[in-house]
Amino acid sequence: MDAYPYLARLNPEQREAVETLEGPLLVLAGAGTGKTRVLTARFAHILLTGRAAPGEVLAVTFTNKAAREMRERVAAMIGRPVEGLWLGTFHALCVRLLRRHAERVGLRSSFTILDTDDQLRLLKQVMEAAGIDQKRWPPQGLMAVIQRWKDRGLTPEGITPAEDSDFAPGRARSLYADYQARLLSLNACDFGDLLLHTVTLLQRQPEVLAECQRRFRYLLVDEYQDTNTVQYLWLRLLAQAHRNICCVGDDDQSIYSWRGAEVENILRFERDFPGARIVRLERNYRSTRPILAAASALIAQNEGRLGKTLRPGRDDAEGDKIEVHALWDSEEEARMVAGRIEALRREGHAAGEIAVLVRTGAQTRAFEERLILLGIPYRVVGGPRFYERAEIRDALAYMRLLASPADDLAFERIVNTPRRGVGDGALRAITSHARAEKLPLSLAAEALLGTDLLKGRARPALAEFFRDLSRWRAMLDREGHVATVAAMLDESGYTEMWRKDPSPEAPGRLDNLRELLRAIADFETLEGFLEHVALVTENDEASDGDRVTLMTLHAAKGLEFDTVFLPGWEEGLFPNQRALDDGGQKALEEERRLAYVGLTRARRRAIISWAANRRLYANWQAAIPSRFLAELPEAEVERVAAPGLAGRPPQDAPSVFPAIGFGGARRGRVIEAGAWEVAERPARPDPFAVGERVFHQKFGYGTVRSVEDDKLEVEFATGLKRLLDRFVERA
DNA sequence: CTAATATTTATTTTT
DNA sequence: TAAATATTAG
Repeated sequence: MDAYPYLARLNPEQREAVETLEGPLLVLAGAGTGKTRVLTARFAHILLTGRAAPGEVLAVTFTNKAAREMRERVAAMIGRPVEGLWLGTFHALCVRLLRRHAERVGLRSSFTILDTDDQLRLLKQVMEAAGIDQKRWPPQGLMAVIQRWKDRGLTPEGITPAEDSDFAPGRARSLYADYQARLLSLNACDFGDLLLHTVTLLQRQPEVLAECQRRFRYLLVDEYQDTNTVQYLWLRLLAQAHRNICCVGDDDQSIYSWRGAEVENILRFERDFPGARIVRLERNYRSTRPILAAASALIAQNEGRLGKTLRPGRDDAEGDKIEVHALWDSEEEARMVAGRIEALRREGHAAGEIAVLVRTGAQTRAFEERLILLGIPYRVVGGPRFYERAEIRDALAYMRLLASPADDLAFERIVNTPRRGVGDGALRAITSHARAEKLPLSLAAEALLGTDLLKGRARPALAEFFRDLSRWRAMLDREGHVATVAAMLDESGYTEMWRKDPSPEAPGRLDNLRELLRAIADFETLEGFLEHVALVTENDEASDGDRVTLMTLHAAKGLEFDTVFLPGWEEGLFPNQRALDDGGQKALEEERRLAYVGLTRARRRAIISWAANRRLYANWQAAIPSRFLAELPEAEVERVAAPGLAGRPPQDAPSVFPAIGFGGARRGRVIEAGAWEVAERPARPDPFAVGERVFHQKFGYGTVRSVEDDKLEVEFATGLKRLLDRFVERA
């Protein structure tokens, strides 16, 4: 017993999850119930009880961050760094397997991994060659279709004509086949291929499968609710023989179905692995009782759950009720949130323990403005990722071309960046020569130097470019990759291009390039670095300093804060109308899970709000409160009365939002926050009738189209709006 | 080939 | 509104 001190720190359910080592096990881990602790303890337990060597356990996560954390925590439990672990993301593990057996799926072991840009460029070429009208059929659409197929583990041969997409009807399948052929000829994979090829490999090569099954005696899977079909197939193949598979997940936190994740995987675990043990972790050590009660009541509205109930696991679980604020408009909402944050800080709460979680990225802006005004430090998580920035991709393309002259996509990307006078014309000549001679583009271009097929500035420019390239290649051996890359970016004129750029982002881009050079230094070889960046696309936000965090609900999964603000709970925004439009009831349930994830991020305080008017793009949009607000249990909620609920803005207040159509909405609001302190909502004694004329502060005059309780649909000059009756008066 | 101008379109994005 | 993309004029 003392040999395994970590077991003593677990509750009975957690302990069962850690000690049930043989046979299939599904751990349903509610939010905040110690999932990571269980996973790492189990990993350590397998090793410390001597059941398997480090290299015989396969542990899969979704993010690099999760993999890193698990690695560190396992090492800490074991007391030393562990070598030879197969612990990583699905993609990283698949690359590792695939490099070993690349020839068996038609690749060479040195295959490159394409980013989204390259993928799209390639797809455009394929569509061009097939004569598809790219205006009518956007390449992005085909990319999505192919990705979905790959998520489902379907190769081009696996798709029956009936399953063909309605993209360019009847042709998507053959375009997919063309695209795959192009990838193979380039010795390249896209992200989906990493999984798809690995599954194909295991399906078609019994001896490889047998070898893997023999090697990986124990499987550990994190965030199982987020697995897609290929990932599921991969796991099932590997687990088939010994059945020692442990999946940890929470069906209530499945919020990535639109990325191909199949909650059904978790729901059918028992069917796939008969006799599977199921352990539920329901004791929540994170949040107060009111927060748990509210989150539970909300998620209980979903059907088809495996069923879990969060129970408070800590002694000090009592806490404040959840606040629900109704505000007149989104600006006032931002003021309320920023004001509350300021007050919290005055009371001594750290900014780093406060988060504002929104449904869409664009919402953060209003909060940023207010926080800047009040001088409150914040950070926005999300946005363009480091390795997706144009300057970084360009620099990487330079490196790729340096490392492999056959990298056509890299060549295309940078031959004319910075501008060298190598345009469409020159590129067309190069492409046709390459096709005729079956050469990579860069070699074809070099061959054309001696001909008169290259016109204008293109020829001398290319000649110089190739001279430089061979010089840099020579330099790589002598002086190492760091110095060479630095020289290459300078001498090619690439850094100069940004230095001369007058746009405000340019200095930041130069900073990013310097940052990139620093990152290269951490790797022994250029190839090693390129492999790393292909797989690590995450935003490693420097969590430096004490800052309020602004981010989307999706980005918040797995995190926790003392205080969480949840603004924008309005029909249309949250639940999101677009999601509802193409997902129906299922999408609504996923939106609800998103709300559940948001609420359960809070340790002590959750402050929800909605605004009756929100600026969307150019104009104001009326809104009614999110249906999720009605699903919260009254006993745990404090409805902070709000402006609108008083009836309408005070009569003496200046007309704040002139009707649109008379010169557009003007800014410059005069109403003070708190000017409309409010009481309970008085029941409207005389409901509006359909067809009645009404007046609204922002939209002017309109006609009532439908009435449901206190919710109206009103036809204004600017269109049909849904809003609450208290915001309009009889005209 | 490049730069200026018009048009379009706005969820979520672990790898 | 504002950013990204497509078109067109130089």
